[in-house]
Amino acid sequence: MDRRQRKSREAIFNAFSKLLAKKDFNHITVGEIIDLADVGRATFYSHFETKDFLLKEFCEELFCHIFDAQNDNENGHRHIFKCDTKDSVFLHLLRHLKSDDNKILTLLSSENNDLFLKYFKKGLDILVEQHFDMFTTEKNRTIPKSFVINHVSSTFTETLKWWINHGMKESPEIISEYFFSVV
Amino acid sequence: MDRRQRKSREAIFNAFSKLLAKKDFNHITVGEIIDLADVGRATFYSHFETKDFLLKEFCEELFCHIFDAQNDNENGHRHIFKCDTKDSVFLHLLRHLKSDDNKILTLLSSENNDLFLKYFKKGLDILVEQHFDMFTTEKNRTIPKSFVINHVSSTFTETLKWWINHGMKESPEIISEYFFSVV
DNA sequence: AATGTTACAGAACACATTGTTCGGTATAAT
DNA sequence: ATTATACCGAACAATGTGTTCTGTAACATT
Repeated sequence: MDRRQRKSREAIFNAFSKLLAKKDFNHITVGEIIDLADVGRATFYSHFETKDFLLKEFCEELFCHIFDAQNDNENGHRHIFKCDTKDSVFLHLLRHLKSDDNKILTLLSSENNDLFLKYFKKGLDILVEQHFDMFTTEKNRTIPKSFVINHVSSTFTETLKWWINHGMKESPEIISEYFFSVV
Repeated sequence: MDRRQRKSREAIFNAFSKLLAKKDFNHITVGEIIDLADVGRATFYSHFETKDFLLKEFCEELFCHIFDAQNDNENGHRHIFKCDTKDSVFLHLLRHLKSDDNKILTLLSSENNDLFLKYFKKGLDILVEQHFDMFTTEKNRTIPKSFVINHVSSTFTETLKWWINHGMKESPEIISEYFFSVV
């Protein structure tokens, strides 16, 4: 990709991210974005068909990046999930979130958290499916698999939401305990 | 309240409801609403400050109406929760939803379901708190009460969402079983 | 270094949507 | 019968959207 293209795209994403942390998505205008990103109006529309597409691509890039297990081993700490400590993938995730490596926490805490929690949960579904054995008990053998997966990942998402809404006073370890107690 | 006011308000709510079943909230215009409701532009704005306030009042009226236990005994089936069969408040709720008494299911199934599930859950929180004993076990005594309440009501909400997304093939009884198995 | 290609800024544009204002009319309350 | 008020319809400014244009600078290719 052309360097100029990358720069513009990056600038738009950054501006968008900053605005999302402060304002409701519906009340953010293209004018605000291009002002903050310092790009021309035509440039914006040559990159993104509409504001909705910008959101879509923004989320995809952000979450695919995080939930993608490919870029492990090499980079220092790009990965989140594929850690060796088998027993605490979720705890590990909580620790990463608390340090807000990827600015995700900021977005999950913002007015627009619903928007991002939806994407977050989508990635989580896959993770839970990979660790499905962890959550199979005698009780839920008769329950559809998709139901259980959905339940686990949504419980984690709600746990996270609760944590955030209560000021994140608890340690990741405690939250992890809560999560495993109810799930 | 003036009869004319009631009629206009009603007409706007009806039109809004129909549009919500078909379109994304953000893409619904005031023009569409007043056309369908057949009221003047000025009338709309004399009732609702903005489209966002319309949504707010619409939801409040809808859900308060449903979760409100006051108007029981008298009316045929206005109530949902305060039934005598103590053991199956949730099952009862599922049955009511399946018959779509209050057009809520239509909205919960629409593109805008996120919007309404949020309000739905808010009402549910209160209900769960009332039946809190039902969900206290040895396990979760050390867990904050608000966490447990949130977990139960969000699990129910997610159960409902799963049910809807999978075509509602299962009976309310089965879904109720699923719910109580995991919670 | 000269070439053609492509992304860019900046401005202008038509268009849709928002929210307000106004005079005249019908409906409601007294 | 009278007052009050909710209404319509139309016009309105203000804002936001998405497109189109011209000239310029950065890029890729040779």
